Amino acid sequence: MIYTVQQFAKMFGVTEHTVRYYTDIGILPCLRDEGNRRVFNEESVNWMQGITCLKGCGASIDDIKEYCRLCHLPESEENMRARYKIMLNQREQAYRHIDEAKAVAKYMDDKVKHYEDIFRGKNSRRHKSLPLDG
Amino acid sequence: MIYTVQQFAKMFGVTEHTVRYYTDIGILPCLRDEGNRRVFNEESVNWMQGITCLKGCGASIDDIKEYCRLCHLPESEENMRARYKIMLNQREQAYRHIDEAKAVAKYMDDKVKHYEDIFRGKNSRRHKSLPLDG
DNA sequence: TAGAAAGTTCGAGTTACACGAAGTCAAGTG
DNA sequence: CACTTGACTTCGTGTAACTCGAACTTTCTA
Repeated sequence: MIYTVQQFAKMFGVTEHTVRYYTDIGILPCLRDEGNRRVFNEESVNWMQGITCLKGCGASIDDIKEYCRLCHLPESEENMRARYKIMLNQREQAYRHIDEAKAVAKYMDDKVKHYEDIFRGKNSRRHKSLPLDG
Repeated sequence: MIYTVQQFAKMFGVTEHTVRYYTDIGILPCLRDEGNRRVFNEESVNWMQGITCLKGCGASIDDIKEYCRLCHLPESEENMRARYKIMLNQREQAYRHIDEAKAVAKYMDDKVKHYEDIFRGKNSRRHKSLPLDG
């Protein structure tokens, strides 16, 4: 399967600008057709998945560049260890994000319930003061 | 309890710059002492918690400004409904974030295992091709 | 063959801070 | 009392990662 910029962007829910940006800075591989247009294949898809996940972990573009650089070097023991270490760290961030997101969701649940109590005429503020309600 | 900028920033794990920025754009309330220095109290703490969570949901500064604006208006039925709606939407984002973070964590788990297999001499690439490994 | 659609590069704009400069002010030290 | 220290102030520029628009070229479709 091969894809145009447009198809590829839609596939990952990002703008075409972003896709071009990633290819320009060298973290997303693509081929070119006779008219110099970007062409994306399965390899591009795999890399884009990786980029998306690393970004999801909180990695910066520079972090991702560094990982890409390592992936293009010969696969020495040292190199693989370096890649592994990056992935370990990023995985840790991912788990941290789950916890943070859960805490945020809990807070929002409380807020939502607070408003629903008010609409029900309970006026819970008399019992418990919650932030951000005026 | 009252806090200086420094104490308050440390409390929430942000820089003093960020705290000042929030007060300057009017989303974080604070008092001033005789020397015109910012003084934070429990109300500030509550607002900062709310801001942190809204940001965690993905709300922009402008979104937060809008919510703050509503909180400073008289508490009409309409106003409360508007605030409620914002919180409902943001809660949805929070739950979406949990799912996304879980998916990312799973991907990273696979990558980490992939590398561990290689170190163990399995060379799993012969069986399964994973992205971002060169 | 004309015109729309989709692509190209390039450069400026945006968000949410991050940081440094220059100055104020109160407390502690010699 | 002068001086340093340190935390604070405002103001203004810098940064990351896009985001958008302009101006142009190429390819597809009627």
